[in-house]
Amino acid sequence: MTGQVRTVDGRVAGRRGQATRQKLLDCLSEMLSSSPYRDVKVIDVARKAGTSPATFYQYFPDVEGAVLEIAEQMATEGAQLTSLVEGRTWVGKSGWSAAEELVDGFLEFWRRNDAILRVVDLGAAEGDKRFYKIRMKILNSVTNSLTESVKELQAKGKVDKDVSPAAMAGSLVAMLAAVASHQKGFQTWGVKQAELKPNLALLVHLGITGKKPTR
Amino acid sequence: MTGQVRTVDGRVAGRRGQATRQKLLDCLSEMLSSSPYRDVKVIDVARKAGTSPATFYQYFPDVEGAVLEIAEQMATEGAQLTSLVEGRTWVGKSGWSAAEELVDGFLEFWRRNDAILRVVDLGAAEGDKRFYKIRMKILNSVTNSLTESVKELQAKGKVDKDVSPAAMAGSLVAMLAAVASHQKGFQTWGVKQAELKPNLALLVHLGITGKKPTR
DNA sequence: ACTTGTCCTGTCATGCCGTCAGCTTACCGA
DNA sequence: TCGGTAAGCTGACGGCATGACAGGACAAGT
Repeated sequence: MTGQVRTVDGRVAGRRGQATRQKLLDCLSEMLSSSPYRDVKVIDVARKAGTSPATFYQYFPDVEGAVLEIAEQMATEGAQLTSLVEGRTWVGKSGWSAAEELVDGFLEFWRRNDAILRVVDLGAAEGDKRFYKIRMKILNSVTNSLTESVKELQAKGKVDKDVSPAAMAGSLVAMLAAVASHQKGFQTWGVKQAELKPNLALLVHLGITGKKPTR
Repeated sequence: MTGQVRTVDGRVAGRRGQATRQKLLDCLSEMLSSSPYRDVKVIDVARKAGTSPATFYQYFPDVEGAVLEIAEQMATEGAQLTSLVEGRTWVGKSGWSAAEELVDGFLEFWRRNDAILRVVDLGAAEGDKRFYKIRMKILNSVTNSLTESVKELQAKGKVDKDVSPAAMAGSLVAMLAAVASHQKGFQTWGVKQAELKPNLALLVHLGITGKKPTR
């Protein structure tokens, strides 16, 4: 599955090469957390990694290309987000804890990867299909599971027929992603994490089941 | 209130100056819609405006500075979003139409200004206070009104006490903003606008009132 | 030691950035 | 009508990032 890592000019990267390549990715990752995306320059990344710009261009076509690489790695890890929803039941008290844990896990994942996710979000919003695909890869793992949950509840007659499972799941996931990427903003605005999370969980529960949770 | 427009080196801008300044802003705006933020160069904007880069730097410190200007203009227009919520009642059928019209107006505003809003979102997420303030200026007009609505319903005992009005309003607004900026994404994913809007309205209604709407 | 293929960097042409001095244009009062 | 003054614009320049290449350093096998 994982085709060999290749340089831009087609050579196969060996042990040493892969190491520097990874070091460049790590340094880029750090830079993205500490300075605005627009100001991240190849030369800075290279300096930070103790190498030269030419080396960078041996492994990546440009900054964007390297970012895509990081994002891809993250997306692979992010697939495990599915576990936050799959095999969960949405009735009674366990429904409430399902919502709570989904919110928790989501915010946590976003906080851990906020720098890259910011850039992915931008790329997707700008219409770049490559970024859009990655964003989907991450969100789909959760969205699809949620969609299934809604469909099941609908089948049992517990949720109105005129609810579109996909739209509902998508909206909720978009909400979680948005709130997560502006967590600091909420704090500045006077809303504490402690009151934010239950509210998100409440909204998720309301959206999926259509009913208030029993806590 | 509106202090005279000034150039970077302190001169007062006259008629002609303000015209070119505005032309530069318009061209920048266009560029933002057609190419990724990272690739927007001063020289391109200047060329498009039929002037030289030096002129650009007479009116703006850099690209970011000019973007802030555009965003500020948009934020002023955006203040009218308040009217989507203020003076609305959330009971019965009018509650449902309130939710519908809020969603409609919000998505429409976002679609009209998506290019700049993308950049503002990025800047805010990156922690830039200037962008964050602008984002707040736009969203607060809606968020504050919604917060009030929830507080009122709470006072009447129609909404649980343990709901934090600010957190709820903020989350809903964040959701609307997120969905709006990825409208195209939803379509690609197979969710149509027609089913997206009612779902968002439903979520808004559920969040504010805690109850299903009567349509 | 020699060969082979990987890995890195010095160097260079190109192009954008951001600034300045200086030229042109518009306005205004005498 | 005629300067005088401030606004408005640009050519030109040093500085830096980009991206390509050729050649040197290095490790591993023979």
